[in-house]
Amino acid sequence: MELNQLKIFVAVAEEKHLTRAAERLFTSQPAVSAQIKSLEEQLGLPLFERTPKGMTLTPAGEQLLRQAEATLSSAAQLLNTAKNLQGQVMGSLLIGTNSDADFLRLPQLSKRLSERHPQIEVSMTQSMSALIVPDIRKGKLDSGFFFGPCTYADLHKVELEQTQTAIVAPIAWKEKIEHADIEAISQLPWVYTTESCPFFALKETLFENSGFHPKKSVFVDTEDNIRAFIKAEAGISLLREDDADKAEKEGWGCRWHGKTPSCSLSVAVRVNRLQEPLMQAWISTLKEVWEVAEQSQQQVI
Amino acid sequence: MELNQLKIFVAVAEEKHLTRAAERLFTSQPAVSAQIKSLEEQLGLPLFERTPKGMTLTPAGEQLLRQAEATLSSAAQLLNTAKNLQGQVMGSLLIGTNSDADFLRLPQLSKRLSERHPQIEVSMTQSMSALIVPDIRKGKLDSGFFFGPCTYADLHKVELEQTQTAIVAPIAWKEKIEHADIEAISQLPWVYTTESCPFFALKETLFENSGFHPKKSVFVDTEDNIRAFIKAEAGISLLREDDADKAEKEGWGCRWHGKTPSCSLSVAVRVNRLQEPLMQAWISTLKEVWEVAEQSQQQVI
DNA sequence: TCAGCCTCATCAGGAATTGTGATTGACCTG
DNA sequence: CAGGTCAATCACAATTCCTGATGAGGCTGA
Repeated sequence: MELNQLKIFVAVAEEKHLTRAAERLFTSQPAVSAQIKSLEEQLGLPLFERTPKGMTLTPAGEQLLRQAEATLSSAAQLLNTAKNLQGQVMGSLLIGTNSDADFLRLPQLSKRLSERHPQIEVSMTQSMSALIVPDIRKGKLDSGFFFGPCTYADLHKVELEQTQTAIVAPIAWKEKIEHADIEAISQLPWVYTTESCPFFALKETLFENSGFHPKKSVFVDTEDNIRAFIKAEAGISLLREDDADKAEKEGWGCRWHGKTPSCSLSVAVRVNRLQEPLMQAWISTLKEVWEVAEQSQQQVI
Repeated sequence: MELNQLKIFVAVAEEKHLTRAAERLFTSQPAVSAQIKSLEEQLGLPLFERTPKGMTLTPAGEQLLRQAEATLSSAAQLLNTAKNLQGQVMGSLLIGTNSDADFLRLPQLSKRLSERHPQIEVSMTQSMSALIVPDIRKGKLDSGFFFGPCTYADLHKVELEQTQTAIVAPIAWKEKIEHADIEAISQLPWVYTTESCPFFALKETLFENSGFHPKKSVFVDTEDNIRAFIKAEAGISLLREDDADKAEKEGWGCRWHGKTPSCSLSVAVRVNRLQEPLMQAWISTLKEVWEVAEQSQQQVI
């Protein structure tokens, strides 16, 4: 039993006439006759009564007609959704995030992505730069944000911006801080992060010329906790510049106005998945939202 | 798009492997490969990703797989009901009845018929012998009961019994009636029926030798009304013997014990529909319930 | 009553689809 | 880098499917 036979069955049932049904199906009367005969043999019962005026459905045929129509409409529905899916980028994206959503522009990203590609399901998982990069390489993540450099050849990088940092102290220490030099700063207790955190490396560069090393205060592993401990007057630390501004605005922190390093924010994707439409969609949306210029590889000095 | 292709699609999706799917479908790997390719072209999108380990569904393929399964199960359901309908006698029977249901054994008939042939829908319509026969000939009825003879060649008759009649008078007239002769009877008012009613003809035979003719009392057109008018002491009339017995038992009528004629009860079907399984089923059930011997045409003296 | 017209069924032959076995190229594994 | 596994491809065979002509049976109107 094939869909074509069911289509012919329905046509003959509607026309009650082999020849007319054949015309409607752009085929010949013997072809229709043979297909009906074959279908009747497969079903083991007559679908029509042959009269000199045409074809009349038998009671059994009437019952089976409904099911034939149901089957055909199910098939038509399949073709319809196939048509709707054509050219659509589909799949699920798991993205590692290393900072807060607004800073990474995640709301805009997910909004834009679901507008352009409604079939993509995006998941975000909060993590740290140092974990995100290996997870992408291992395939645990499809993509992810990270601070600092990344030299792995199997990852494709998109640099989003240079993130300026600033040293932030509790607001109570404002006078101590405001006109302090690097030596004075280095005497203050420091809210530490993992060595693998890119900001840790930045802190090192900050002090490496001075020869001083700040005292350890507490060790934490999320940006949220750094802020919390500064608020609690446990020490000073290095934050993103925009975070530092926010701290001053919210009135719980104050910036040190000396020179602090900056650090790149990038997104990585495995090179061998770069051809996937899913990744193409993700990266192009990313570049749009972050207003990153499309870097053609032909670009030479 | 054909059901065979969907079947192959589902098999490959389940096996995630062309060669294994081909084995399961009792065909070759290139055949399966070609059908999948053809299906993908018709749908306008790839269903699988080809990996060195086998075939993996694309996200679109996953979505379409569900619909393919739905379509196949709809088709399987069709085949299933076809199998259940095989050999079943189907259709609707419209049967004209000329007397009350119990006498015609209609409850038993419909019960037996729906046991043997649950797909037959039976309708009964109360009428009169004189109308039923022409309605069968015209095709308004599929079959019907009637009293008396029937000589039309286009009808097939099944005689069920000889129905004995009796003259019934109101119980109040018991003394007048009990030992009356045919002359005395003919003096009494008569509850009349249509001339076309077979019982009318029977009444004529009853009196034709005596030379007497009963007086008309009222004219009615159903058996029920005859009974009602006898009860109301409007006159006497000819009823079925079993009805007469019932009248005595119920205490509203009394029989005349003179000789009364009998009349055949038959069922007719159009000869040219005799070959239909529906009619075969009806007639054989009828003969069973009425215990009519199967009359083979070879039967000779 | 009978010719003309209509219906669907059947047939032989050709076209199109589908399946087959062998082979190739890509990829992974040890 | 050799051996194994996978899907894709090719030429050819088998099968299915369609076509156009013809036939049988029934209705209709003269």
